[in-house]
Amino acid sequence: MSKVRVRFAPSPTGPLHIGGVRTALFNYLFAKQQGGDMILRIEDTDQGRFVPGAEQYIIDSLTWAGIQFDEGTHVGGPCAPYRQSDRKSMYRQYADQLIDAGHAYYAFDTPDELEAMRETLKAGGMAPQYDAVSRMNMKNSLTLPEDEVKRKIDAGEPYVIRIKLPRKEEVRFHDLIRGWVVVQTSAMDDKVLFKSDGMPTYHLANVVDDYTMKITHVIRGEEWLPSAPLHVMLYKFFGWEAVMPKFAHLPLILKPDGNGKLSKRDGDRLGFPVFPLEWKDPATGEISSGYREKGYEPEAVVNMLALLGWHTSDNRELFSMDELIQLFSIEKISKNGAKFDPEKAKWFNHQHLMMKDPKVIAQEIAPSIAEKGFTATDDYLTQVVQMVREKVNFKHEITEKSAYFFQMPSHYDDQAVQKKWTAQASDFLKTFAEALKAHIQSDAVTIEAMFKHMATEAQISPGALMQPLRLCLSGEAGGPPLFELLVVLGVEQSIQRIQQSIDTLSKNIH
RNA sequence: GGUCCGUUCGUCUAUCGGUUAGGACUUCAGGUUUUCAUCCUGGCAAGAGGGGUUCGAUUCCCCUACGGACUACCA
Repeated sequence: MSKVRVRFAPSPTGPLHIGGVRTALFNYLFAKQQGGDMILRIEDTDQGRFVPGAEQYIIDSLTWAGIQFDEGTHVGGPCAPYRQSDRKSMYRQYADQLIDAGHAYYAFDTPDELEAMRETLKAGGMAPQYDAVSRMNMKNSLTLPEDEVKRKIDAGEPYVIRIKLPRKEEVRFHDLIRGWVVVQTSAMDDKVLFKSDGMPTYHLANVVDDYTMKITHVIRGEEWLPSAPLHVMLYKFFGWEAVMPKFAHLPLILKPDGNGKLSKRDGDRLGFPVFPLEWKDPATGEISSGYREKGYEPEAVVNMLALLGWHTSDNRELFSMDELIQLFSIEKISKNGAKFDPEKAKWFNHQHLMMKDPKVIAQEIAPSIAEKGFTATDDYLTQVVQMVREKVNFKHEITEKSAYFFQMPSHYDDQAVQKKWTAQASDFLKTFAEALKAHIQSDAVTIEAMFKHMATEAQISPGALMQPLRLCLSGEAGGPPLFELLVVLGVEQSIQRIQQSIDTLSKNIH
């Protein structure tokens, strides 16, 4: 049993879609579980679609997500180079090998001629394919005399190399997710393997690279399923059947509403990111939002993505990367496409925020706290995080909702004041503040007991007093447990706040 | 149009022929928190349709319908 080797092979044609991240993730989980290698190969054989910065974006995105590579353009490796444009010189010999064996041929047809052929076939009710039948009416080395083919090539006329598929043959292969897939070659066409610009097409480069890089498992999106039979034919023609990788075609991620594949537009329309990182289109300057910038934890994104099309039998939904690596199995991947659910994505984020070390969160939000002009020790910020995080989905909301931890309330919740602030409460709190002075070092439980004892003595229901106290401390109607808040703020600070609030609010007593 | 793939609550899904078809998100109702959120309890909610095979089908097979992907000298 040879060592498992998988690859993630994106094209640098723009920002990496969240579906691409999931494909990379599944490859990674499988590889790590099997003790295998994960390879990043950049498939940039289409020079016309190359987008500057896209490759770096892909690397940055996957790094952010915690997906690590053993080999790739950015880390090197024994099969270098890992960028197809850098491997350009090695593909031609394989195309020639196919021609010599009679499995491929030269074709000289112009785009107009190809278009005309397809139109004619379509008009006749036939599939518009360049296949075993229609190729006999085209300009290629199967129909042209040998000397004319040679003359054209020598004269530098543009040509492509096409695979020569048998007219009627059954191609079958086993997909790890879908089982046996069977296609007739009569339904396939003679795909171009080598383009007139000297570059291989995806099909050739992909198969040659997977072979030379000793890839054992090809895990990719379902959009590749229709071309898998072509790839199988190539392995066969090359005589590489014995080492042909196993295939696993992943179900697609669908848009949340309606039908169809999740696209960039859906994110804009429904207000959630479709890309892992923010992306600025170098051509148009248009900015697309990213999960990172929206405040998602990478662990949550990974968890959410893993559960889109994969599930364990025990209904568990929360996993760390290490747990996913341990539990992952290709057999448990579902066959049908999964609609993306932005609401559940938020839920995953909340869950991971709750699982995360509050000290780390504190460190991460420290800059945004400082930006607001607040200062706080690490310990204090950590306490704030612990008190506030359960109320939010994203950590930036902790910063947004915690101003009163760092400054006296400058505004009081109108409704709560109207409803709860009374002369009686004001008087009570004045006394309470005095009593607090003897409790500078006390804990929340002690202070709460004291508070309730005083309320009983004053013959006032604690319920009528707690809301006013909260108003004094935070200016808000809701928040963390009251006496814990008081202690975290500090007893002395709390006394000050109570006194200030009484001054401010008592003007408004009705 | 053709080829291929798919079809369990609104959504993600569990079920390896026998279950009151389970869980999670969403939503609703209670409870806890004398606040909000969390949390707990409970409710609503599903096997596309039709044929087979079988003592018995969500599960296996076929047809139909619907959905999706692909159908470039793009990947």
